[in-house]
Amino acid sequence: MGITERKEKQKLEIRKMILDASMKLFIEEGYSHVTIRKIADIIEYSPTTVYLYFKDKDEIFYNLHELGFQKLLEKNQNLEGIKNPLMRLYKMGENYLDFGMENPEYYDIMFIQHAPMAALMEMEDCNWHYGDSALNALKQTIEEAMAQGLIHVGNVEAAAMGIWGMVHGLVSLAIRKRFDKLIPEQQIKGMMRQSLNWMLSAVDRSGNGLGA
Amino acid sequence: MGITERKEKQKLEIRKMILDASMKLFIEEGYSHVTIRKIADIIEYSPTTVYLYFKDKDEIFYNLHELGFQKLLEKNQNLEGIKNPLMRLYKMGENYLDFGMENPEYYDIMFIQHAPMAALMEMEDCNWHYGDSALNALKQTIEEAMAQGLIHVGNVEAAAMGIWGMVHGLVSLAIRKRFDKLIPEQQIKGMMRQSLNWMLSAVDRSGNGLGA
DNA sequence: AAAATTACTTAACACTGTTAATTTTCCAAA
DNA sequence: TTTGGAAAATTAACAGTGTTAAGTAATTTT
Repeated sequence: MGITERKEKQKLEIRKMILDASMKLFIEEGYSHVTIRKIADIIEYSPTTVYLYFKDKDEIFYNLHELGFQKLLEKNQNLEGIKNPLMRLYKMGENYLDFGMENPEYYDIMFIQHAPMAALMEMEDCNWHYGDSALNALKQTIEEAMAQGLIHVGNVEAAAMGIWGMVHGLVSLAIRKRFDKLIPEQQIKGMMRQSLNWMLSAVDRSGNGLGA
Repeated sequence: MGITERKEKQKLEIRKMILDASMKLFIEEGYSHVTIRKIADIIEYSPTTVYLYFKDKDEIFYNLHELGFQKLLEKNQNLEGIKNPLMRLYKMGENYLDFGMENPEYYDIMFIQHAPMAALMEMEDCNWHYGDSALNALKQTIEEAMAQGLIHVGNVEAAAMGIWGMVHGLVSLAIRKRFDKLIPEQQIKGMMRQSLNWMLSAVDRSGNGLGA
């Protein structure tokens, strides 16, 4: 059936138009300026048409949040060649901080806003695949580092959550302006990196200061 | 002038009524359900009257966020008697995690929402007093611990930001539902505490496992 | 060509924060 | 005690929000 196939394709095209428009608004004007009516304006359909392709606004943000994870994965490709798990851990942390500070809007939907998670809960296969695989990558690195005696040992899951928590904490405090009144603006990024370095060097049991 | 005095008092009373109503809505229905019209309903004035006592909604949230800090300060009174800075650090961390998980709405305006910081920027004396003194308390504890050789040494400011970042990261990931699909719900709080313990025991240089 | 299905739009609902213009209330001086 | 003016509060409106029910237009199937 060539016709239904073409129709399906067209449906996907409009879906993509909606996501592209959302993305454009999202990047250029920020989370709160992505409105159904503005999306409709851009794709030149009526606002209600958007609802024929997405259940609600949250579902649109769920899709944008996935694109954010793809961007993060791209950034993490520079980890591929790093064999030493401790060095990889440092680099992962730096990548994470950089990603968050360079893409605060993406970071917001990936790790702060309720919307994408609310959409996820409504889905039939409601696993958070991207979050899961990102955390697994971290866990694996920590597991290797512990096995090789390169870092303070302990529960891998707890350690992973702790390190994730720390970099997430730094980024989210920064982008939600909680450092602005506490330290000079130009120092924030540098201080965040120092925090990461202090933490990881405290965890370091390799005895040869890989953090340098 | 007894009359102008009474008038001033009345003005403060209505201000308090607005804050009380906001607080009630905030605690019972959450951040997003605090609306000017609902506040007006409760205090039995018209919506526009609210604007005679507060510049905008952000200013109301700034005041609520201060009350949150007072609540946190209360919780931290159990630190007073703890002389050992490392032990105090553990307890501070636990308090912070508990506070966040027990008062997610308060935590939200204190450390996640933009509103209170936006209001702060508009003020003449725009220092974040509560945030500043909370961070100072942490810095002082860390300084003591470093001076006594109880923890891994380094830049005090960076270490403080790192530890704050880590506990904030854990709480904010939890209340924004980023752990829900990654680990079983009943394990979240326990795992957060384990993360804190792993991190602090890695930082620990006292040699006698105070974390137990 | 008629019927049925799909795609899309119009109009509306029930909200939101906020402002300008207007009315009511209150207190002090004539 | 009446009058004038300031202060306090209100009404009405603006410009937006997400979302839905009902109706129209286009397309495919019978």
